[in-house]
Amino acid sequence: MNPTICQLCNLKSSAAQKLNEAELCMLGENCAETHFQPGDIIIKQDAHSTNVAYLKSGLVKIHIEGSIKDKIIKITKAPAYLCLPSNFGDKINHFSATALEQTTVCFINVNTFKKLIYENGDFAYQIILDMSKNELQNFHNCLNNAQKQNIGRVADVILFFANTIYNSNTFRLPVTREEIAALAGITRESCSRIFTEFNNDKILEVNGRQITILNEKLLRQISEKG
Amino acid sequence: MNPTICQLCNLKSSAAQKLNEAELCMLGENCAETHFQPGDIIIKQDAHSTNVAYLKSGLVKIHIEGSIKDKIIKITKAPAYLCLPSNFGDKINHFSATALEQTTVCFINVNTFKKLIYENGDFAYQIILDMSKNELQNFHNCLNNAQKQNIGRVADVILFFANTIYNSNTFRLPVTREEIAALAGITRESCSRIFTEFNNDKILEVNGRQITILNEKLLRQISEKG
DNA sequence: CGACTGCTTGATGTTGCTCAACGTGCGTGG
DNA sequence: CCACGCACGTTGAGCAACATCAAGCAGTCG
Repeated sequence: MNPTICQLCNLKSSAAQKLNEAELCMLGENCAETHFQPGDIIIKQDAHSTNVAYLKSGLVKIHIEGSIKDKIIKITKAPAYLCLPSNFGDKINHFSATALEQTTVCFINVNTFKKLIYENGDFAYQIILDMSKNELQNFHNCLNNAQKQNIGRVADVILFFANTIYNSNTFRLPVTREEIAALAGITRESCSRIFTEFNNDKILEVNGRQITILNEKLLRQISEKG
Repeated sequence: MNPTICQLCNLKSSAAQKLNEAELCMLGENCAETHFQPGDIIIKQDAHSTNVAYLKSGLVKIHIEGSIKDKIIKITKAPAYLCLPSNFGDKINHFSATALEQTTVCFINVNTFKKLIYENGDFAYQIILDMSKNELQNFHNCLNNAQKQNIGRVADVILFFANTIYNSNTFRLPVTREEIAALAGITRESCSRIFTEFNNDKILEVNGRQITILNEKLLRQISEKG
């Protein structure tokens, strides 16, 4: 693996933008860029967490293996740090990350990362900002899920893909029904039923994984009312 | 309010322990210690978040007002920073914090806090550590709740009070059944039923709010199996 | 005493999971 | 080439878990 040239990278995180030439150089020397295909495991749950993972491009699912079924925590698109809390809160990864599309990840040595936090307050602050925003969002996700019924959760997931991932009312789902179910915290059967229901009610046009939102307003209402 | 003398404080957070004399002095000048009675609101949801709240002593519930019912996110005992992500991730508080016991809180000017992050890498790193551990724990809470049924959630709550808050198998609940229900994400009726069930099965001795765990092993099994 | 809060218990209806069956498309091996 | 297994998706029937509704009791405060 060649040393990465972080100075020339045009996909720097908001934190990395605060680094000076020398710091970027140090970052580059302790950083490895890696490419992943859909289905490839980027971070493995329960493995030792020795690197910070920065998602430079692509789409990733963060998930956790329960005793029986996988629970998908969230789907993250670039740019983003993956699972920072696992890097600092513990020495092992609490979650797995798996690529959903072709994906590029920079693995940064965790000690280098710590050093940057210690030495550059701007950098540290950006990381704190990032973690804060993330946590707030995670929280609201959790809460929403906790007090919504299935139909509202599925509506949430669809709106998430439309608004956050694809910025379009027509898109092709990058995941199976089973994964949508794991994301919404329901069974694949329930998920399937709700998709057909949305299709019948002219809220969505469903064609396998190809989705078109026909009645966004109603979908939003369903998402909000639970 | 007198200027607080942080140098002499023997309840410093792990982050504040990394500060030098001058920094502690600055902290003291921008910090106000306040006392709260049970039921008093410490942080109000949707209000402007201008201060970092450090819980110096006491017990607090962090909660969020839904459309109909309150959801309790968690119960936190001192020492801890309250809702840091709200301070940095957004300008308004996403949660409320209410005292459950007599409680002491230091309100720290958020700009002072930022300054400390910028200027003292040790401090910043401790904050990141703290936030990371918190987030991991929150996550596991959320997940557990999401895939457990009611009886497991109630078992969780009881074990939480016994192990984390009181370190004893006999204790007096600082909250109503309604609040336990809000914490477990269930109705107060279900909560009540499960308490009597535990009492009948000799798992707990329930006497109003006075709880004694009789069969911790079984309670643990119920908590784990869901 | 009446109003109120907190708690408990029973009856009833709904939601969503489980189980089961079946269709489809795809890749593999005989 | 066909047979087969396998992953994915859909649909129906039955059941268990919970929420909701309703009623009642004890303790407390004005």
